Amino acid sequence: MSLRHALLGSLADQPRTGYALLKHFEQSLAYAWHASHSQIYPELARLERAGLVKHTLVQQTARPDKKRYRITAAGRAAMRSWLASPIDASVARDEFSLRVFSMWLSDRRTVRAMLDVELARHEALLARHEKVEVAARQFLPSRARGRDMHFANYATLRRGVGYERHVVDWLRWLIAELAKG
Amino acid sequence: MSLRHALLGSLADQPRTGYALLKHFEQSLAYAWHASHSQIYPELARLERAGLVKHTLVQQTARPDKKRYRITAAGRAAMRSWLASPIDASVARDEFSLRVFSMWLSDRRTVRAMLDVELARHEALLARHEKVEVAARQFLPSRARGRDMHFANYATLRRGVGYERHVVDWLRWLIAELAKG
DNA sequence: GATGACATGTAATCAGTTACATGATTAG
DNA sequence: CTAATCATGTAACTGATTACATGTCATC
Repeated sequence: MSLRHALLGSLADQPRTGYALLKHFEQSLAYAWHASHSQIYPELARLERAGLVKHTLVQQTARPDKKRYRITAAGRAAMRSWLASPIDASVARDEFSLRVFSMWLSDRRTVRAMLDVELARHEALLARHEKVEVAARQFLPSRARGRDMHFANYATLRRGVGYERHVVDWLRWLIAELAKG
Repeated sequence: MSLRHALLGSLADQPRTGYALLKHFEQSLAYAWHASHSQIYPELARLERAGLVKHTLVQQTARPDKKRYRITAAGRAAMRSWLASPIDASVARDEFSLRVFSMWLSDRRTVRAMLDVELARHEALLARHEKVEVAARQFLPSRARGRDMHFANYATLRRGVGYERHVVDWLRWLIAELAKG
């Protein structure tokens, strides 16, 4: 049920097309949730049938026509009740951790290569997230942060940066430990 | 395809029944992967058909009979080739981050309650993980860590501890920021 | 007498990925 | 001429959850 709330939340910010939502998932929302177009389009149709969003057709000449979705009052209410509902503990499902857990079954060089690739990946992510975080600070209000979308966005970003920093630290520690022999 | 490797990895340590694997997922493996019995039993049957594990029946009187699975040579080879295969970048799918991203749609008190619950949850997890980590240190070898299962287990645990520490720090920062008004 | 651990399975459903399908415009 | 962006959909399949199903023994 998270996908529908990710969509509703983005539409609460501003009306968007399915395609724009897809791009939004690749940008700001990337730290929190992922979805592909084959999930987004059918879900928007379901949300419309449930009365939580409605669309208007936007005719274009140079580009294909598009459907602009906007959230309804019922949609906003659904978001508020979701935010007030208790949240279940999440379960871990991380392939990389699983590999580290099983690394003793493989040889030194293979493990080292795997760790190096992962470290490079997370160092790159960290650098990128840090840049975006600095940029996001520009939009921060000095007060009323609880009701401000830009602050919420910034807070999610901080989580992303903190997470990548922890992963990078842990990988460096692990590589150093294994290098000891 | 990760579930099958989680099972194979656990069976590479020692032969286990489906039920013992389930318990193992709830204990040591909990930091890396989750699976329920309704996934484990059919997957073991598939692994057996693929020749990666085989089972022997263990008859019991007081308890129901059980099937003890052990990994085959082909199973060990499958693990090594999995560990050597390139790993895809993982996508984020975290309901709590999504909620924080949307928190501006809700009121102060609701958000505060959500953050407090989550902080308490992660503080408890951190405390528990830290205890397990200290206990796991006992089994650490001084050398040959790359091929040692206990070290791999310890490394996964360190990741869990580091992760919870980062989440707790971030939640405390967020609560403090929102308290500023 | 109820709950929880032991022990193993199947069926229905839901969520998510990959592939199939189409087609115009713009930039290199 | 080739790839990328814009734009929207469906179908097949895989992975995971929830519910259905059964039965003993030990402990409170």
